[in-house]
Amino acid sequence: MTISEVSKNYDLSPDTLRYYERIGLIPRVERDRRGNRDYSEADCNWIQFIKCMRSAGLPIETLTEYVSLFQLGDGTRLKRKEILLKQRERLLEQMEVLQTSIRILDRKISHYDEVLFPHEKELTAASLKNEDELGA
Amino acid sequence: MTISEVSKNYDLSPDTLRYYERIGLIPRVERDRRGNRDYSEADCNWIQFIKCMRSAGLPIETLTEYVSLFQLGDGTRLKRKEILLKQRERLLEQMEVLQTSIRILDRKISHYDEVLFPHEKELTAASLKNEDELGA
DNA sequence: TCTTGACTTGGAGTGAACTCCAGGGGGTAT
DNA sequence: ATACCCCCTGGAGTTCACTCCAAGTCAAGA
Repeated sequence: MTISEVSKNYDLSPDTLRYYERIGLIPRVERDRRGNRDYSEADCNWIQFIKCMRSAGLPIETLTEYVSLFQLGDGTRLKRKEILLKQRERLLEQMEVLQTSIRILDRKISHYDEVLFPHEKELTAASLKNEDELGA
Repeated sequence: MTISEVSKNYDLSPDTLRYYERIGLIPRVERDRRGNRDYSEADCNWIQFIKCMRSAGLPIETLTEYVSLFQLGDGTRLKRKEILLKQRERLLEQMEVLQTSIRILDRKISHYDEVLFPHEKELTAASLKNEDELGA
């Protein structure tokens, strides 16, 4: 697979793919006789994994550490597992952050809805004032 | 409330608080006779809201737009509501991204667990090879 | 043969979001 | 009066994660 094919398949620019390889975020990709990258299925699986983890917000530094441990072999299994467990924890925390934010947005949005019923305005004016002008 | 009190209460550095005000991410804070910031309760509510939204990943640009619309008054209510609805959508999408990533991490982690039972190693060697060396 | 187009490398540039710093002021403690 | 601390402003510096670019190689098509 050429770099442009991989680029299309995974929606990552060739520049980003080269960058990821350069910094060790994915293992080194083999070159053909001309010196062009020839991505294997294993390379693609790495790309998919890394893309997914990046979109969830895992830092590049953590992922490069994981990749280099992987390349050091079985002796690093425990360390690698610990990294994954820690990041899993972080994602769970981030899920809660998102849930909180969504709840707050819902509360604010429903306030904006209330103004669609002008006859109710008087009733809610006080709470609106609080909600709105205090930026709550 | 002084800037150092607010800084402690909301775990944002004074530099960050000044920066947020400078770029309009929070409305301008009043100064006392000496020229020092004196945060009102309304200011604190804005800070709390902005901090929450930033931690969920809303871009600063979007939030400054929201804040300036707010300062323009009631005529911008619809626009503001649309911004919040759009961001709510984005957060729901991000929740799904996180869920997917967590599922993938769980799968990988359970593979690392299997190696804790050496007598099972032979049985799972082939699938481990797949899971592991292909970076899946 | 000449051009075209996809690829290579190493390095510089960009945008977002802080973070730090120099230079200065004002109020309190010794 | 001097030292200390917290605050101010404007502007420069940093980090992260790309993104772009110059200069060059190589193979296929007109």
